[in-house]
Amino acid sequence: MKAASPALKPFGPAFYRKPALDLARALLGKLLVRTIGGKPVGGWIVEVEAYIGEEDPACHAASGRSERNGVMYGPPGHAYIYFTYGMHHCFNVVAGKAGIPEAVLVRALEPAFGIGEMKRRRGEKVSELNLARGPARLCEALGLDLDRNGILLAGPELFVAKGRPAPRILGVSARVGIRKGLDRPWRFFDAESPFVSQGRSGPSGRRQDPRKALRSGRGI
DNA sequence: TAGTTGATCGTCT
DNA sequence: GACGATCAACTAA
Repeated sequence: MKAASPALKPFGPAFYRKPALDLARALLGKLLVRTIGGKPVGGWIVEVEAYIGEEDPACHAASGRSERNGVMYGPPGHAYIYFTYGMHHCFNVVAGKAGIPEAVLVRALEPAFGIGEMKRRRGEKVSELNLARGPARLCEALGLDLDRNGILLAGPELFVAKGRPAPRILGVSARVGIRKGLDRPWRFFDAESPFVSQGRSGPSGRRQDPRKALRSGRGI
C-alpha cells in the first residue's frame, strides 16, 4: 500500500519510551493514523489521560497483572485496547518501559482525514465535532477493537505521526469516568479545542452514579 | 437545557 | 455475581 503522505511518518519506539505523564503531553497535537483500505483515517490528538502503575488505583494494573492488562506490562509503543461497559472499546498507548504498567488513554481526536470513513462507522448524521470526541467514539470511528489489542504502533495499520505544535493552552484536570485516583490531575487536553470530550460548557456530572448502574442491571 | 436511565458483556473476585 | 477509564436517548422543567 502507498503511504498517504510523506508527512505521515510513524514515530519509532524511542518516542514511546518515556514516562506516561511525559508521553501524554507529548501526544497532544500529534496525529493518530489508522489505515483502512489503504487510506489514512485519523486526526490530531486533543485529549489524553495517563494511567501509571500498580500504585495508581484507577489503572487497570492496580490489582496486578492479568490476561486483560498484560499488554500494559509489555514494551512501550503498543496499543492497549480493552472492552468496557459491555459495548465500548478504549484505546491506550503503552508507555514507559517493559515490566512497568503505564499507558496513555487517548480520549479524543480532532478529525483530520478519512472523515467520510469515520462517518460511515459512526453514522452519517454524526457531526464532525462528535466523530471522535470520547474514547469509545474514537475507537468506533477508527475501527479499533480487541482484535487490534497489542499491535505495534509503528504502522502501517495504526501509528502516531508528527502533527501540529503542542497546544497553546494545556488543560489539566482529574481523569474522567473513574471513581478512584481522582486526586491525580493526569488528564491533559487542548484547552482551546472544541473536540475535547469534556470541559467546555458540558454538564459537570455526566458520570454515572455507580448505584444507578446497579439498578440498571439485568435480572429483575 | 439539565438531569436520568438503559444498553450490554468481558473481566475480576 | 458484580462491576466498569461510556454513550445516547429519554424525561422533566
